[in-house]
Amino acid sequence: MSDNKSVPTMKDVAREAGVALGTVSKVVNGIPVGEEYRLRVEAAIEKLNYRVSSYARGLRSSRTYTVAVMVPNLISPFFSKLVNCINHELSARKYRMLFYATDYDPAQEQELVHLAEQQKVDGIICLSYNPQLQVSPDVPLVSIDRYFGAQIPCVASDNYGGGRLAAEKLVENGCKNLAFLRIGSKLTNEPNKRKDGFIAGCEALDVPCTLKIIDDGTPYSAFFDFLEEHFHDGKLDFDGIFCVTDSMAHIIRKALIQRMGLRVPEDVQIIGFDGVQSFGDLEYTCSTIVQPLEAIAANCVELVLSPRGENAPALICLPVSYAYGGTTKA
Amino acid sequence: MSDNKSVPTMKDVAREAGVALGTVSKVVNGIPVGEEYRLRVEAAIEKLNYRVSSYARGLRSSRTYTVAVMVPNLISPFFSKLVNCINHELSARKYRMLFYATDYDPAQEQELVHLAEQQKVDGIICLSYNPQLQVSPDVPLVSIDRYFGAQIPCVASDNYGGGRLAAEKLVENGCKNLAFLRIGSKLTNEPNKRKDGFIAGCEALDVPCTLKIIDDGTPYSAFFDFLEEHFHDGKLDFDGIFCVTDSMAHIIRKALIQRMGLRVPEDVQIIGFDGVQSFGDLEYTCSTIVQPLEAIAANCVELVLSPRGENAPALICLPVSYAYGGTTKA
DNA sequence: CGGACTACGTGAAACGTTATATCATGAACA
DNA sequence: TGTTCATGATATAACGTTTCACGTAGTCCG
Repeated sequence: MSDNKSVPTMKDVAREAGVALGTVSKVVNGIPVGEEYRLRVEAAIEKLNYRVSSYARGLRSSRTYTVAVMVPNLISPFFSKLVNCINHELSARKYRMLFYATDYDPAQEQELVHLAEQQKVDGIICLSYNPQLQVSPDVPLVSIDRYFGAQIPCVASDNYGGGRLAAEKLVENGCKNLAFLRIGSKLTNEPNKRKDGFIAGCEALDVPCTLKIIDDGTPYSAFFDFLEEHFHDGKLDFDGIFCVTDSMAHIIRKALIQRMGLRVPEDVQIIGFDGVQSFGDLEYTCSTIVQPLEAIAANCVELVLSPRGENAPALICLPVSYAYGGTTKA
Repeated sequence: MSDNKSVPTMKDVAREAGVALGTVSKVVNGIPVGEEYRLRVEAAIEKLNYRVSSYARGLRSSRTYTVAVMVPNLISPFFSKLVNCINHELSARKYRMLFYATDYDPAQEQELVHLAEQQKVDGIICLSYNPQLQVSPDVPLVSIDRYFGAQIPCVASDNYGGGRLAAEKLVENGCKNLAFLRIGSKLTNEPNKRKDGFIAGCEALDVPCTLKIIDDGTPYSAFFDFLEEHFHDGKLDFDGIFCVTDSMAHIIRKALIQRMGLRVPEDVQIIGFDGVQSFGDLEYTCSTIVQPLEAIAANCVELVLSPRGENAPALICLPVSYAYGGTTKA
C-alpha cells in the first residue's frame, strides 16, 4: 500500500472505487445507493482507511457530530461523573464531545454558549449558574437542573421527591426532630425543591423541622454556630439532619463527631443528596438520595440531538432513590 | 443592528469595513496590517459580533485550536482532576478540548488516536494503557505516565522519588517493618517505579520490606489473604504499608480496621499515592504522596502545543510531595 | 414500439477560511 | 523626471465535504 503520507480524501476514494464524488458521500452518510456501488465504495474506504473530515463536513453542512458540554468543573465528583455518563452516551452515538468548564462564572458561561453557537456544534448540554442565559434558537440547548422556560428543555432529578424521601427515611429510622441544612446560590433552580419536598414530607409525617439556609460564600462556621445553638447538655435538638449535598453531609458529620462528641448514626442521623461515591464507586460516603446520572445523561443527549419544536416536554424529572451509606441506621 | 439571523462571515466583516477579505484574515490572525485598516476591521468585527469559524479554519489550514484529551474515564478522581487541570491550561491558551474516554480499552484507544489524527486536532494528550500505541508523526502526541520512546514525549510524576519518600516518611514515623501493595496491569509504565523507589528507600534506611503485587483483575481478597497470613496473635507483621494508590490505601485501611481490629495509624500506618482529595478538595482521604496535577497538565499542554523535534526532553519527571491525611502519625 | 416517467449516479457549486500571487502606491535614486 | 524597489492591500485558488440540478438508462404502459 503506497502510503502517500497524506490523509485520503473522498476524491481518492471515488477514484479508487471508480465512482463519482457524490456517490461516496452518499455511502458515507448512509443514503441508499446501488448495492454494487456501495460495495465498491466500502471496499475503497477500507483499503485507503478513509475517514471523513469533520472540518470539511462541519463547514459545508450543518451537522458537525459534535456536542458541547458545559459544567462548572470536573473537581466535584457529581459533575465529573455526570460528564462521564454524557460522554458515554455521546460516543455510543458517534458524537464527539467538546468540553468546557465554566468555573461558576456566568459571564464566561455566556461567552462559551455564544462561542459554541457560532462554532456550529450540533447542540449544547449545560449545567448553568447563569440565571438569564441568552441562547440562540438555532442551536439546541438542554439545561440540567435549571429551568429557563418552555423553550429550553430542562433535565433534572426529582428533587422534590428526593427531599420528601429524605424526610420519610429519617422518620422511618426513628427520628423525631429534623433539620435541613443548605448552602447555595440565591438563584432558583431545581435543586431548591429539595427543601420544599423535605418540608412537605415533614408536614405529612407530622414531624417538626428546622431550616438553616445560608448563601453561597458564607463560611461553613455559620452551620457550626447554628448547630451549637441547638446543642444543650451534650444533646442536640435534632436527631435527623438532611443536608442538601453529600459533600455538606460529610462536613456536618465530621463537625458533629469532632466538635460535639456526638455519634453518627446513633445520636444523629444524616442524609445527603447526590449519591456521590468514593474510590471508583466502591462505596457511598454517606446515606444519600441518589441522582440517576445515567438517566440524566441519556435524556440530555436524547433531547439535544432530537429535532426541536417537537412535543418534547419542557421539564424532565427523573426518579431518585435512597442509598444507605452508614450515616443512618438503615 | 439588522440581525439577519445568519452568522456573520469574514466576507461580511470585509464589506462592513470596506477592506478585502485577506485583510480581515490578517487582523484576525494577528498578522501586522496598516493601523487604519486594523481599526476599521476591529470595529466591524465588534459591530457584527463576528467569530471565526473553526470548521472553515480547520479545513483550510492545519491549525484547529483543538486538542484531544484521552483518559480511561472521569470516574476516578485522579483522572477527572487531571482533565480539569488540562482543560484549564488549554482554555487559558484559547484552545478547545475534545474529550475521549477510553475505558482502559487498548483497541478503542488506538481507534480514537487514529480518529483524532485524521480529524486534524492540533495535538493529543493521552493517558494510555495500550503498550504498543501506533501514532502518526504528523500529530503531536504527549503521553502521561507511559514512556513510549524518545519520539513521544512523556510527562509523569517522580514515581521513583515518591516511592522513596513513602519509605522515608514511614520510617520517620517509627515504622520498623514495611510492606508494599500493588494491583495493576502487567504493563510497564512509569507508576511501576513507585515500587523500585520504595525498595531503594527501604534498603537505604535498612528496613525490611515485603512486596505483594497482584495483577489487574485479581480480586482484592488476595490482599486480605496476604495480610492475614502476616497476622498472628492480634499483631500484624508490618507497622507501615505503602499502597500504590490512594484508592487502595482506603480499602486496605478499612480491611485492617474492620477485619483485624487494628488501629490506624496507632498499630499500622498507611501511605497512598496520588493525592486524591474528597468533597471538593476539602481533605485528603489518607496520608499520601501527592502528584503535581497542575504541573503535569501545564507540561503536557506546553509540550503538545510547541513544535516537535525541538530539543525537548523525552521524559519529564515532576516532583511529588508528602501530605498528611490521618493514616500516619504525622 | 415509442413516449413519459422513474431511479439513480454524476459533477459542479458552495460552505468560510488561509495562503499566495498579483497589483497599486509611493519612496528613493540616478 | 523616469526607473526601480519596497510596502502592503487585493483578488483568487485551494481545503474536503454536502447538496442539487442534470443527464442517462431502464421501466412501464398504451
